[in-house]
Amino acid sequence: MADLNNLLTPLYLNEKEIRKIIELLFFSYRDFTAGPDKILEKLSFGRAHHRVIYFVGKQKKITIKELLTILQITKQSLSRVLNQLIKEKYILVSSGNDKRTKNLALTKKGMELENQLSTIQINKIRNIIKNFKEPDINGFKKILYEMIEDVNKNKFDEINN
Amino acid sequence: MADLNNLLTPLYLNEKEIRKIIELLFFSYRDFTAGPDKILEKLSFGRAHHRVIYFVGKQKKITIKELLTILQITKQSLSRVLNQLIKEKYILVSSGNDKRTKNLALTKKGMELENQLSTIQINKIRNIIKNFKEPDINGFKKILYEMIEDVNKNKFDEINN
DNA sequence: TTATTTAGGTCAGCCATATTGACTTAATTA
DNA sequence: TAATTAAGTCAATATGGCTGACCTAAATAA
Repeated sequence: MADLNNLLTPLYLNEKEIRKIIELLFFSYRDFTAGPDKILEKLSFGRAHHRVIYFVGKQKKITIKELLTILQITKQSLSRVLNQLIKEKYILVSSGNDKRTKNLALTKKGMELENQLSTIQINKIRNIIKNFKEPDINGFKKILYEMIEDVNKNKFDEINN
Repeated sequence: MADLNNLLTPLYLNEKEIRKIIELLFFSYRDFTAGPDKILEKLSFGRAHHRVIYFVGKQKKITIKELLTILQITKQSLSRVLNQLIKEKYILVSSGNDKRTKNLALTKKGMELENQLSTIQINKIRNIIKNFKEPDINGFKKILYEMIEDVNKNKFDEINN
């Protein structure tokens, strides 16, 4: 049976090969987030601030609730980070049409920081994938997409309609 | 000049497309680590314990120093996590030939937990990539590899020689 | 052989990010 | 009018990092 499997199963489905992928994910993700972390540190911010700035910057306006469903953290967790960003004028809050909701948007200061942080990561990826051909890049994107849980695929699709 | 760029630059190097990759990385990595987290929680362990168990399990034996260079955390940080795993008999410590060093290895209990945790992630990846063809998978791996900083590429190569 | 470096450990304090639970207010909707 | 929803807040707790200071024992270099 083991021999049969060896004949029928492609090499890349071997446990050893898949463990390599696990490690690739670990190392690559860690190095990917390391760049912005240095800038954030100078401002006494952390990765959580980056995520908030990123997703607030992505839409013209976003409510607290929408932000929470993207980030999947509790509102108590978001609260601390978000209030710091509001107090230091990176994010502007205004009331929505539904008076219960609030709309968040980046200020000019916020956009500048967002740009500074994202540029690092965008350049990093651009410099890598420019050396690859489209099939490789498509494989990369498609497999990453499939690694997302179905519920969250919807969220990804929504914000990238 | 902008028009010229549009003619010469492939679509996948557009900022918008690269931002999608940033988000794919965020969502996929988060969902990828979510599985083991649930099991770890029952044991009052966290992701840090998982990483230690994973990399101790990978080699027949590993020293503290080697583990530290892989994980890139301080020895104070490692200490707490590692001592819990030793105390609860997931990891066994013995003295190396160089009497200053210590060799870490998984116990049977440790191997069982390692297997339980890794199986979740291995199956997840296997179920995804079995639906892809080799060029896609190669693109995925190659790009992930290039996202690792050069110093750490060496580490990845070493542990996968 | 003495001096230096290396591997490992420890104590103390601090910070960031997350959690749960309980409770409140104001606005919208059934 | 009652129920639900969006947002906020207080308090306690856990995890996973960090810095700095300091120690021991063993190996290696001068």
